[in-house]
Amino acid sequence: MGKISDSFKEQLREKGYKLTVQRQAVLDVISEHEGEHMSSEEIYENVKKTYPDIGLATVYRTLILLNQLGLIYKIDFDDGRSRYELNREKEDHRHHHLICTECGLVEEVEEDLLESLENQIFENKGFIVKDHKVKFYGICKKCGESMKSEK
Amino acid sequence: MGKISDSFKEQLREKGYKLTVQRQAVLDVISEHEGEHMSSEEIYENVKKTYPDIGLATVYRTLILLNQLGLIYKIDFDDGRSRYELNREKEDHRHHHLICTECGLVEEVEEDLLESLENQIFENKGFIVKDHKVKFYGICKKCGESMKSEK
DNA sequence: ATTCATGCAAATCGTTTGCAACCCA
DNA sequence: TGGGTTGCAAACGATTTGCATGAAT
Repeated sequence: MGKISDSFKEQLREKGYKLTVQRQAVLDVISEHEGEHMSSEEIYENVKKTYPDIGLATVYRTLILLNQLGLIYKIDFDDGRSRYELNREKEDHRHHHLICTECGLVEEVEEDLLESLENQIFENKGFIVKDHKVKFYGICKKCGESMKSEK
Repeated sequence: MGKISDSFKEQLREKGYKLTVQRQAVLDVISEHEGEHMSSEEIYENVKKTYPDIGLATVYRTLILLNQLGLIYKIDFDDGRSRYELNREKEDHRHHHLICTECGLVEEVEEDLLESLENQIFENKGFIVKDHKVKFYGICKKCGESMKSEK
C-alpha cells in the first residue's frame, strides 16, 4: 500500500486533483487483483465491499483518471467491455496477452522482443514508438492437448 | 471486382448463406476504400450512395458475417467504434498499425517480424499462435518534425 | 471558503434483436 | 416454395454527463 499510495498522492497534487477515499479504494482493488484484468463493473462490485456507497460513475471517472496518470492500463479483449490492469513499473516494457479462442483464457507473456521491430519502424517511417498493445490469438496448452486426445 | 466476388459467392454458398445485393454493396465499399479503416457508420453512409434503401442493421449484420468469413478484419482504435479493413490475402501475415498520439494519424507497417516471438511463446507456454493484433502508439514523422522546429 | 469530486438518474451512442415483409436459390 | 435476409423500430449495455450536494485543501 505504501509505495503506490505515495506516488499516487504526489501525482494527484501535481495536477491539482484531490485524494479521495474513493480514488484510493479503486486503486487498492486493482492492486489487490493483479493479473485479473477486471472490468469496470467488477472493480465497482469489489470496491463496494469496503466502500458500499460508491457510485458506478465515480469508478468510471476514477479509471479514466488513473489511466491518464499511467497508473493503470486499459485493455480490450473484444468482449464489449474495457478491462484494466496495474502498471507494474518494474517492467521496462509492457507485457503481451495471449487469448485462447477456444476457452477464452488470457495469459501473459513477459517477453517483449519488439525492440528490433520498433527500431525498424523508426528507420523506415520516422515514427517514434512510445507504447504498444499486442494481443495473440490462438490455442492454449490445455485446449491443444484436449484436442489432440479427442482424435 | 471479379476475384473478390467469385470467392465471396463460393464462400457464401458453402455455408448456406445467400448472395444479396446488400452484401455485395458492403463488400464493394470496403474494397474501394482500402487503407481507410472505415467505421460501420461510414460504411453505411457510403453504401447508401449506391443503395439508398439499405438499413444500418443490415450493414452491421453483414460486417459480422464478412468478419467471420475472414474477408475483412475488425480493428479497434480506441475511439469507441469498430473499424474494418479488407483482408488482403496476398499478405501471408497481418500488418500492424501505427497510431500517432498527437494527430491521430493511422499508418500501416507491412513488416511482421513476430515469428520468432510466436515461436518462443509456443516453446515457453505451449500456446499455438494463430493470429495477432498489434498496435504501436507514438509520434508520427510529421508531428515529430513540427515538435522539433517549435523548440 | 473555494474548488474539485461524488452520487444519482437521465442521457448517449454504438450495436443488437424481434418481427413482419421480402427475396434469393 | 421456403428458409435465409432485410428494414424498421425498439431494446440493450457500456459508458458519459448534468446537477445539486458533499468533501478535500
